[in-house]
Amino acid sequence: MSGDQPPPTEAEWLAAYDPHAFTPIAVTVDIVALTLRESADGDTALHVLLVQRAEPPFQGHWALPGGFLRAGEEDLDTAAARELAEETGLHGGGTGSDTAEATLSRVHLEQLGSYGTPARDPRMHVVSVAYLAFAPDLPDPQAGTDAAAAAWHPVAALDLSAGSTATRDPHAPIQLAFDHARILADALDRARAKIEYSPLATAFLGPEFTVPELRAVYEAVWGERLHPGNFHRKVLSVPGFVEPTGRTTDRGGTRGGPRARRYTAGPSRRLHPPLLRPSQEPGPTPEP
Amino acid sequence: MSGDQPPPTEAEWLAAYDPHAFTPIAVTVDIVALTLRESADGDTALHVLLVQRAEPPFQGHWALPGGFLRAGEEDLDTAAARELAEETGLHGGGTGSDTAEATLSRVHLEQLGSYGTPARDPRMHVVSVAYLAFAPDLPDPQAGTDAAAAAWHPVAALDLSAGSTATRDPHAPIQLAFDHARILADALDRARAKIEYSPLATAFLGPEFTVPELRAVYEAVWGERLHPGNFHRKVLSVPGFVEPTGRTTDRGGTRGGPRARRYTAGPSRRLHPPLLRPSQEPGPTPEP
DNA sequence: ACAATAGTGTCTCTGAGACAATATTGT
DNA sequence: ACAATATTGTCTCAGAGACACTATTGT
Repeated sequence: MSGDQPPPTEAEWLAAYDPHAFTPIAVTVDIVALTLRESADGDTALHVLLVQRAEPPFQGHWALPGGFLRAGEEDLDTAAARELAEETGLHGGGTGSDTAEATLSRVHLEQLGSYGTPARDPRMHVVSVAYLAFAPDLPDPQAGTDAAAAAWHPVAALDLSAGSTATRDPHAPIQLAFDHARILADALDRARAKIEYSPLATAFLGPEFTVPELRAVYEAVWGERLHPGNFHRKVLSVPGFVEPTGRTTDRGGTRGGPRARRYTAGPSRRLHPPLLRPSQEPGPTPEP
Repeated sequence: MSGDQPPPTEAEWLAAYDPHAFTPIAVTVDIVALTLRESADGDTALHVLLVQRAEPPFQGHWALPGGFLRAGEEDLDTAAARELAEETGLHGGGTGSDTAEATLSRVHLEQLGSYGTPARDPRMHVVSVAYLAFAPDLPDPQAGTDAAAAAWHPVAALDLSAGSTATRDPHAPIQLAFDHARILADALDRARAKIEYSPLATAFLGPEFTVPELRAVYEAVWGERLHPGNFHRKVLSVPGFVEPTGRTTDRGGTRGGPRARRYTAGPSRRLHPPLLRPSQEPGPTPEP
């Protein structure tokens, strides 16, 4: 009745019953798929799956894999899993390699957030729902029909400054399309925080792994060296994080050392206590 | 070229250039606005802002406030702030009461997640981007043109079971529309975790508050009694969490006690160390 | 006077981190 | 033989929680 607010709200609701009448918005799903691979310098480094755009806008630029949500057909999670399977060439319910299926089923996939600035795509208003994936070392992807190429890129070689002209690293010249640098930066923040309180670091590894391999995951994601002894004891002290298999590796490390015990991921979905990263500066404002 | 994947991906991209050609998807923004209010039994309890639907589907049911994203005009964050201002009657840039403006500017608003199951709205495929708001005690809202009523509801009086037939509390008969029970449950999880590591519990209070008031926020959100002495010392030990004003309350508590010191929110955006809630069961799987 | 509450002090226990030590393996 | 690494042990310190205590205020 006596509303002091403008009436267009009612018109909008009416428009919902004639879906073609209003200005359309597209919904896409983009994937930030992270994995650990051998980098050029020999170290294992964090890599992200990218596709090279074959058409404008941003033709030739690298972008996050993704695609349109199929209207009326699929859930957001389903669309994300489908896109990831298509881009990695690992079809979850397909024929052929059991290895690919088993590997894909071990991939962790979770929603990251949505991005809907009107100008983020010059063609139309596109709302993108971003997903974050933790994957074990997968084979090189094959480019789809809409991409000129698809490959794993070390995240250290990408420019994440995303408009903030401050930190422009000359050694990270690769500019991502759209606002994907921002999305990737958010994904890395989430990943770094997630492995503190969840056992998802094991999603980067195979079904069986050693404590030193798990430590390499944390070191790659956090970008810091961890104390081997303390890390080892801490991981084993968290109930349900890892479970011993009784087996060991076939041989020691490439540079010597005893064989390491092999573990599998435990049933816990939450680490108590958590594995906090060292770089959490305590005092941000020390008075002079 | 030699792609072994089906070509519909290309067709989808072509469709993007003719936006009206494909099956449309609507994008809405829904708000989970939480605040602390005096409950019926006298205790302060967590409340959520709900609107009663005036039209089908779910006519007469209570639902989260929200509305359509204005295509080509606004960002997701902007749309969320607009919806919140409309539903609470607090217009950020309007004329009149400075109090309403100042209060609304103190509201914390963050993206919660997106929900896009095709069948969640019977009219069409709707992707909803949910937002979480922490608000100080606001006046009762006024119903918009599309709602029969708008009010703050104690979350304890709502049915959050959302299909999982397990915990159906007979004293919580209010059923929310659509999948809003699920969204609210996710929002509560987020809120409970968020105040552990961020100073956002202060967003539920006015610009000046006491430590016991802050403790009441934590007790209401977590649903647990906290030790007054330990809580007090812990809050003051976190650098940048609260800052003393030198002032105290005008009088003691309603049932006696000395006057409490007043504080303002400090500059820290992250609590080091965090205020962990007590109910974190360590061993979920004790073997028999 | 009495009860309730704000704020502080003290003690204990757990866990993180620095450091050391030992055993095992590749080169 | 030597270096590198896996794993365990020891010590110290910070922080959480239980408990006790004092001071201040409303009824």
